[in-house]
Amino acid sequence: MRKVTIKDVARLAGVSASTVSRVLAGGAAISEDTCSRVRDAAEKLGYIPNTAARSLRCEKSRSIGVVLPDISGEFYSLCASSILKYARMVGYTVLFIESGRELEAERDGIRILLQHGVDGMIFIGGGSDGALILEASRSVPVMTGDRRVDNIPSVTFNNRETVRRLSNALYSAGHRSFLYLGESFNGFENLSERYAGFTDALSMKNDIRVTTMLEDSLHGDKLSVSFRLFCERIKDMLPDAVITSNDLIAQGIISASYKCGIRIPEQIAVTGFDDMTSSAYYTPSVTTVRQDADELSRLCFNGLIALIENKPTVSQILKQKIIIRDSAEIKEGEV
Amino acid sequence: MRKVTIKDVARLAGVSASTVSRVLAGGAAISEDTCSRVRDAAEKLGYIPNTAARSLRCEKSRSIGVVLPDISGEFYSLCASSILKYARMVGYTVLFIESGRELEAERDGIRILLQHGVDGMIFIGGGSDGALILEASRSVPVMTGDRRVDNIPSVTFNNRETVRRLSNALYSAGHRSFLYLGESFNGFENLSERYAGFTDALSMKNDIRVTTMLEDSLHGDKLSVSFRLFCERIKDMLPDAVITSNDLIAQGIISASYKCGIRIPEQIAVTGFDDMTSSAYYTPSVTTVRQDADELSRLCFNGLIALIENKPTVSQILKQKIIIRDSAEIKEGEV
DNA sequence: TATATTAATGCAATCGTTTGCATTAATATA
DNA sequence: TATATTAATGCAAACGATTGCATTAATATA
Repeated sequence: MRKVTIKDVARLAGVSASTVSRVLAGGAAISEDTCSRVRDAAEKLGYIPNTAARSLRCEKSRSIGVVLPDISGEFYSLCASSILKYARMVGYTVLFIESGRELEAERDGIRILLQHGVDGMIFIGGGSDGALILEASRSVPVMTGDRRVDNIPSVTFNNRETVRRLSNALYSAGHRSFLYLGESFNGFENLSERYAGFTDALSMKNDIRVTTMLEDSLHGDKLSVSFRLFCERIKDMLPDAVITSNDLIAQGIISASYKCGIRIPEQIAVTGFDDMTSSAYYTPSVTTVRQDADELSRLCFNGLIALIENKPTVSQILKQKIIIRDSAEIKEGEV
Repeated sequence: MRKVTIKDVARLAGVSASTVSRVLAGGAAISEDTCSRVRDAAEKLGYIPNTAARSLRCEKSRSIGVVLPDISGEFYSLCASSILKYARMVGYTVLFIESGRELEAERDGIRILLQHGVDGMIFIGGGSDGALILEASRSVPVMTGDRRVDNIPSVTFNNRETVRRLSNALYSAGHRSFLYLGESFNGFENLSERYAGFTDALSMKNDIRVTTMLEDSLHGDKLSVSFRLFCERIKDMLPDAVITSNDLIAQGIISASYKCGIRIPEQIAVTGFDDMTSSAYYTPSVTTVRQDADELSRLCFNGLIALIENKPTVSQILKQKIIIRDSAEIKEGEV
């Protein structure tokens, strides 16, 4: 059962390989009769063109590489799914690389992508070395999503503005003792932007108390860590509003409060980030910020394809949406 | 800035392309001197071998295809991540196909994988046509994970036994009015197995009441649907134990009960399936069943590689683990 | 010293497509 | 009818790597 090649099809159809190629590609001047003979032959033999040969000859692979910190994170997995969807629509394949937020893994990953001759790359999420991305962009078109690198077209969210609005809304709702609890930035620009929005809103106010905790350990298993953090330390400082950089952290806090007998939102308002599926059904449901992963992915993908086809692509900023639920009762309109 | 090829390296090192190839592949008899000259040249030019050319010549791509229903599902995304990890360890790349539980998408996906000349395929999760898998296995080695197809080596879980034990434990804990709420099977063997375990345990008992609801609509947005289902219908029939086929369904029920003023676990015990991250921190935390996605992935991947290398691979069954939490207070030991 | 063996390297074919150019046959134009 | 034009197809050369075989030089054996 040998692999059937274009020559086999050609032989059966009684034409040359070139003709088969042209028929299957379409758009060339081929007689009606030949066309159908070739198609029949290809059909009958179950001919499947060999991508490796095609890539080699055309010096285009119709594939792209996507680098993300961790494909099992809810947000990233949604991006992965969306990119697969959009890629399939135009006949592209996708190679995923997990950087694991580690420089070495990312460097290897990029090298693998280049070996495979991807036509372009998308870098989603931060944490990695911008220099690496910049370097990759000298071999191949590059877009970034949810992070920025100089001179690379990107699709990002308005993190800073959103958290500013959120913080102001909490202030308007009467909260005066704030805690910001989030992952340490580690080069994640979106995280530092969120925090910047927090200070934007509150640093000029003088009738409030503000505490900040940025924890490395929150990068991993956020739920259990935030749970522990809260139990160990936060109940002493008793904030009346906690802004977190992640729904899992928020959920951890809610869960911990429940164990401690602290009522949410009556005693403490808690907000998250990401609008994870479970957040809508948590008890209490989590007030959070929604980022449209599908839209991010669509714009990144289409932008990259444009670049690949030598069309221009501009950076875009997507608006996040504050989802008001039970864990923090705010009125957005007031801000 | 043209792409640098093996010939460029050869020229710079003053040897033939064959020699460069052999040096870089290793294991051939090459003089120490030549070796280092070649390596230096490759390094200096930033030579990256072209995978397409290599695949074409070797008729092996060192890549595999993975077909799963939906890469953004928590369990599947964990599998994806694990497979990427194990593949990278041995220099394989992975192409993911989302079947979306649709026959046509799956057929297309398999065709794309064959075009790309993957050396093998892993099918994870059910829903699709076994015939398609069987057919694929005639072109290329195939493993299945969390689903079975005749004559294809597989890695599965002991769903039936687990749910039998779970049901018995609930019975032992005094529950007498059972509801089984799950997705309709739709060819998902793991789902029908779970239900089979349920009937195994309870069909012979005569002092109990049993209701079954298998809903198509639960395949999509489980949380909101199970929430609605519960609100509309289940509170009338008032079971004292609900076994679900999914943590999201369980969470939906818990959330709905809370709104209705029904206390869990006091009035109704609820169990889930999958041990999603959020389940440990739900209120109340969800008693559920854990399936080791990483172990499944590891065995599937290693099994597939063995097949690719013409070594034998046997099917395996992994044990699930019942995680006892607050939403259903049972003692496992009693069963 | 002549011969056999081994080590190090090069030559050239091959993998399956695509595509510029040449060729042929058919048709239109003068 | 001779010539120009067009349509349909084939030829053959790439694309970049690998590898069986041939070649050469160096060393070992008799």
